[in-house]
Amino acid sequence: MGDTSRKPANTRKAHWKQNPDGVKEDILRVATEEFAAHGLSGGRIDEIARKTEASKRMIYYYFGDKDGLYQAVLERVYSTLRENEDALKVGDLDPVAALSRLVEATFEAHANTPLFIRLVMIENIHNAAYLRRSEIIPGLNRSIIDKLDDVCRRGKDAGLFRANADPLELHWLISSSSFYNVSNKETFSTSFGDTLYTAQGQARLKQRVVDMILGLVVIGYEPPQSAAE
Amino acid sequence: MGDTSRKPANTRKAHWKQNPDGVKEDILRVATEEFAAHGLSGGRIDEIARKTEASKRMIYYYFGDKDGLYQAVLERVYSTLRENEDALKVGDLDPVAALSRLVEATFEAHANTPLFIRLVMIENIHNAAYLRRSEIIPGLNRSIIDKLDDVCRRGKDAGLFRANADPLELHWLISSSSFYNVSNKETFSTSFGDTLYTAQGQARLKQRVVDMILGLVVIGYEPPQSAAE
DNA sequence: ACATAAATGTACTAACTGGTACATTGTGTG
DNA sequence: CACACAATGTACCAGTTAGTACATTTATGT
Repeated sequence: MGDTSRKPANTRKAHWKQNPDGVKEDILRVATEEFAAHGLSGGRIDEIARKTEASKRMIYYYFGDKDGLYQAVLERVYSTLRENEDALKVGDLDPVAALSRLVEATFEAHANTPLFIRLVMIENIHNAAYLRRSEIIPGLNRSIIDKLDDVCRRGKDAGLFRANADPLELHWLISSSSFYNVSNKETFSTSFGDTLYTAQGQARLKQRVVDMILGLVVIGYEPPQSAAE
Repeated sequence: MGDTSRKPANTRKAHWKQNPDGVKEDILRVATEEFAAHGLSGGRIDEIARKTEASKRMIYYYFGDKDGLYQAVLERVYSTLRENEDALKVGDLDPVAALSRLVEATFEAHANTPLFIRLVMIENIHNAAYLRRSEIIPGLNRSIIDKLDDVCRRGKDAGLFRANADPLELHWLISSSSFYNVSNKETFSTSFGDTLYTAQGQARLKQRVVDMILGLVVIGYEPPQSAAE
């Protein structure tokens, strides 16, 4: 036949296999990138279709409309974030080490998933309208609070933590720096240079955030002096 | 004759006054709201024209195209933010009080300008492409760093501050919480409730951020115990 | 006053973009 | 193997939206 050798770039199969789950997953993957890059209104369905193995037709077949696709992307992102949080175990560490680890892990998790951070940014631009509409999301982020609650309890019982340490507040404080580190990287480094965004800068920032949180929570905490500075 | 009395709702004046600066300012005001609400791609030129005293024609006359308008809005926002920072004086306070004041003022300034925060969020979605392209922006945010630098110097000279306190890092740390507080309000309260976004919650958060920063910088700092908790 | 330029109004268009109608192919089931 | 239904391909459309052509009005300098 020699048919397959004609158009190496555009090898549209004359015969195709049905693969609903694969197609859905492929669409979601591409859509996540597109929406993360350009936002909801800036994201182009045609562009998603182009980058997908599937066709535009299939996007509407599985997700209804643009909003439905965005909603699915958002829910998938939050689910993934939850799974990442669940995977973290600090139960066998002493309270101070556990808290320190939680802060580091949160900072690193944010830094490692810039795409997801962008989608949360975008969702905030929409005043969390789609997140609110979601049925699977509420209570999804419970586990990180539970972990902090456990650590706080253990720390207070051991007389190591201040009595007013609050899990929810702590989560907020830890998240704020971890999130901002990714979300505002571009404007910050444009205004102030990228010294904080080199490898050393990031390591130092992470340590500062740990020091800040421990200083707030741990009674009499003394931050380790950074060597030679 | 009798022409002007026909359409009371649409009282387009048969005679108009030229007012270039007023028109420009009016367009920028409306455009700021529109882009802050819907982003660059989501913002509608027609909608801006509708809400303006001027017509769509004038938008293009003064700002060239949509990107030009957005750029002008962005630059205006950054200029305003700079002016706010410049207005803050802490030179006559002792180092600890001065730092405390700087943190509080930053936290409050962010909380009071949600529109501007949204535009910075949006600019970050665009990877600061327009901010970089701007000629008036670089070095615009210098003054807050200078203030922190001055306070750090005085604190270290007085033996009150740790030697490794760094103005740029401090600015980053203070900004992160202050910014996140506004930028992620909607998704955070959707996931975790709005206890942190009540009046008391906000007051407590602000105090926590102050405590964190002072704990990081001031040698032997002890946070004031919140009453009855 | 008058020429000239700046400022504004009105109507229009070309392209983009979300969404759909209709036809076709694969797959499981009796 | 035939039938029903799920999955996919193709072509198309209608509304939206950034941007413009052309005409008109106001201010300004001399």
